[in-house]
Amino acid sequence: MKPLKSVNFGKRDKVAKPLREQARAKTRAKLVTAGATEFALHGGVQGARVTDIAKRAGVAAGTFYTHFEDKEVLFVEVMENGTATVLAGLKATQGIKGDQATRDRAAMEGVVGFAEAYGALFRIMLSRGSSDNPMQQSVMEAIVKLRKIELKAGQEAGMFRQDLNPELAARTEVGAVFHLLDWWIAHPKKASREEIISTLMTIRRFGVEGKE
Amino acid sequence: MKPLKSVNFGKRDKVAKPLREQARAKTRAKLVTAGATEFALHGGVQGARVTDIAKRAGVAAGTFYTHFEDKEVLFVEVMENGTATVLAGLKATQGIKGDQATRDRAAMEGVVGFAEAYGALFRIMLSRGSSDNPMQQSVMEAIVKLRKIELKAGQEAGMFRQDLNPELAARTEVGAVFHLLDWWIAHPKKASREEIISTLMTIRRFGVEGKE
Amino acid sequence: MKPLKSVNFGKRDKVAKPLREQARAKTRAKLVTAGATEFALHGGVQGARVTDIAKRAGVAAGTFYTHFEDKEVLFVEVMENGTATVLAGLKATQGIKGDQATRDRAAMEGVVGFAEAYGALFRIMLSRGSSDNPMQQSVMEAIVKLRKIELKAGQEAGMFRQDLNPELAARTEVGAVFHLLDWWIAHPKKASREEIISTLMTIRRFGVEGKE
Amino acid sequence: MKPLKSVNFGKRDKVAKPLREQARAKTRAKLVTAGATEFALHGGVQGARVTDIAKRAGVAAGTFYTHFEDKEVLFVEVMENGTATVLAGLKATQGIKGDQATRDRAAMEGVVGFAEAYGALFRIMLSRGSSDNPMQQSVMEAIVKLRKIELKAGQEAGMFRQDLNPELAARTEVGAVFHLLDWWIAHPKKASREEIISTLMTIRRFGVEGKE
DNA sequence: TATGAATGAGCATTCATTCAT
DNA sequence: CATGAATGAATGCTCATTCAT
Repeated sequence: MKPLKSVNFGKRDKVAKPLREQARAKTRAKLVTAGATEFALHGGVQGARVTDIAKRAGVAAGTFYTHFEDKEVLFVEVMENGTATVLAGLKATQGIKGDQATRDRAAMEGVVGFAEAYGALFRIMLSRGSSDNPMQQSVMEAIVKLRKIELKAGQEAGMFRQDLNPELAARTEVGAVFHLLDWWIAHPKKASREEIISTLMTIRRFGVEGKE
Repeated sequence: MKPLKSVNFGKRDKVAKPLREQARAKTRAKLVTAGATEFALHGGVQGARVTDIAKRAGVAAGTFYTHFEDKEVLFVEVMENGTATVLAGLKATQGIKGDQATRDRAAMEGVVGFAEAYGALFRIMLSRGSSDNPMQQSVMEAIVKLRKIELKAGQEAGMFRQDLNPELAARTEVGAVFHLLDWWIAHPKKASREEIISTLMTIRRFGVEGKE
Repeated sequence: MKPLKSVNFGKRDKVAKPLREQARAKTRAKLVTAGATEFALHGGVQGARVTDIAKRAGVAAGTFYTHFEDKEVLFVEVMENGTATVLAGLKATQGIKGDQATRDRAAMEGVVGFAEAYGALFRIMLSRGSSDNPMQQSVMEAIVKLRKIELKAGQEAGMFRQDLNPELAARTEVGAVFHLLDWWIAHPKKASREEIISTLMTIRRFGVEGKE
Repeated sequence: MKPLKSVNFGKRDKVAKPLREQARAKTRAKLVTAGATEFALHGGVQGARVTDIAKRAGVAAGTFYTHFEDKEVLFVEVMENGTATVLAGLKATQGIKGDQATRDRAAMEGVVGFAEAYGALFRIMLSRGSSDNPMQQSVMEAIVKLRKIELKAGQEAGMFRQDLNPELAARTEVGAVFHLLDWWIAHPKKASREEIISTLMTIRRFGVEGKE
């Protein structure tokens, strides 16, 4: 086998390119990460400086522009990355077997885990931005859509109240979950992970003012 | 003509000043309104331009600085104005007599009314901003505090579930309400005022997945 | 008369505004002049720096942008100024009475005078620029058009050769005149003003290889 | 295999190098051509981008710098190539036997042919550039020099007018010819090749305002 | 030697803020 | 006080050039 591999007589090794590409991809990844951090730190695209992103990524300012057309494009990429991750996580929890409570908990743990992992970026990804930034809305929308389907199914199965519009309920719930998480990320010591999860679960099932 | 003007026997001075002050106050008010609009339009302080605010207020750019030290100061004022208004509204609903449902509805109508009245500004006032803008948090905090007290009282009175941390529950609920309203303001045709209010009330009392 | 002037009782003098406007116009004029110089020095828009133009005009860089949208716009203005001046000069010479030689000389003196007055700017105004700068062509075109009409008239009057296409002849002549002047501006000591004028006149009437 | 490769008894080395050199020369040539095109497209050195030149030549940006010290050097080479070509053409026409008209026509056809062949590059080569680009002047200078000698000879032979300074006349004529050609290249449909040539010849011999 | 990713100085442009009128 | 022209620091982006592979 080894001999077989070496049967390329001096021809430029096809591995040479991948190496460069790998390095390039690494630089790009560093920029994406740095971008996410800076965007998070400044609350969006506006306040973040390209030079800071480059500096944080450990590259020259010009390098930024060999990877992204402009600041906005990096922002979109950062958002898309995040969106994909959340959605993948949520979809994974949907496959879980078990009773309602089990699945609810799985879903909540997924979202909480994501919030923990993404930290400040989470805030941006889910913040209600100015209307001219449709990008920022996509994550929220995707999650709402997912949850809306679940709620509808639950209603049709006779498990949930019939008097709630699934769309409105989904939005309300998403707002509730993300707002609590948003606060928790900023003040992680004010509540334990478990408290957060159980609060969300309880409210989801019984409301804030429900009786025991 | 000149004589006519001087026909103010000592009194006029006392009137003159207030007149000037009134004019000045009017300009200031115009700037606050214009600022609110521009901040709303651009999603915060960052994107809004002082010249645009001045233009919208119908004054010269320099005039801005005879009223406010800088952009940030206007923003604070805008936020404070909003906060005061919401809180006043909420407090008013607290005094209302009646059963739980009646008071709940009154509170919700208050918030919805505020959202309708303040439009885009509402988004900013309640948006989870970057951590370096403590101003933006104050409204939310004030409301959470208010609601936390109510929930605590409700628990102590044995009216609500005991297994909810009032602080966490309050935050969750506030997130839910404001997120739905935020969406509704942007898409007012997607739901009627009544649907919004009843959705919020139902969820507050029975949760999203509650059974009938 | 003086009293008449002072009959505006404290009302803000209507001259106040014009004063500011005058100052502003002066700044603008300085920028136009500075721009002309810098464009001339660098052979067009490309090489000239906005900061240099501002510096030469004795204002801050930002001031530039309170007067012109961008570099290109100033360039257009500079060109238009020049074009208007040349054309005015040429048209003036057309009204001159006298025989062919007298009028020819008047026209030539006009152009030569313009070249002397505008110096390096002249080069740019008449340089065949890259095709993407239609601005630079307009002067030349305007002059060609003017001369074409004259030539046509001369032919119809039986004064000039009939076997020349007026358009082509006009272009050729304009190229001849401006190229010589272009060279002369760069090397003013190589020929006297009179030599330049008489050379141009002679060639116009007898060609380069004409016999005596 | 290895043996086969070494079956070049001393001779191969001499062949190998030339082959490499040929390839290198070919790349260099491609760069010169690409450079000419890009310079022409952008009206000089300033606007043309090294990366575009490399791209057009089908090589990497870095390759450019293994052939030329910098952009300016390529520009010089492009200009020199062009200059050499024009001068060779002109000199060829000088050797032609025949009467004045025959030789005139030959010369004109040479220049027109050059203009046709070189297209946009022609503009740059002959454009009156900014004074800081002495390179751009050389072609013109060389041609003027050549023509000046011819005119002087013609005067001495009593064939041409004596009252023209050969230097000034040469410059004027060169300006005339090149300006008309410059225009023609940009608007080839406005006149036939023959019209261009005969216009130039007529004007050279009789002037623009000459009588028949 | 060719490659193309990375570099960073350079430049255009914006916008909060100042200040003479 | 109001005005709006002027300011200049800040920042996004470009592109000639370098250099490790």
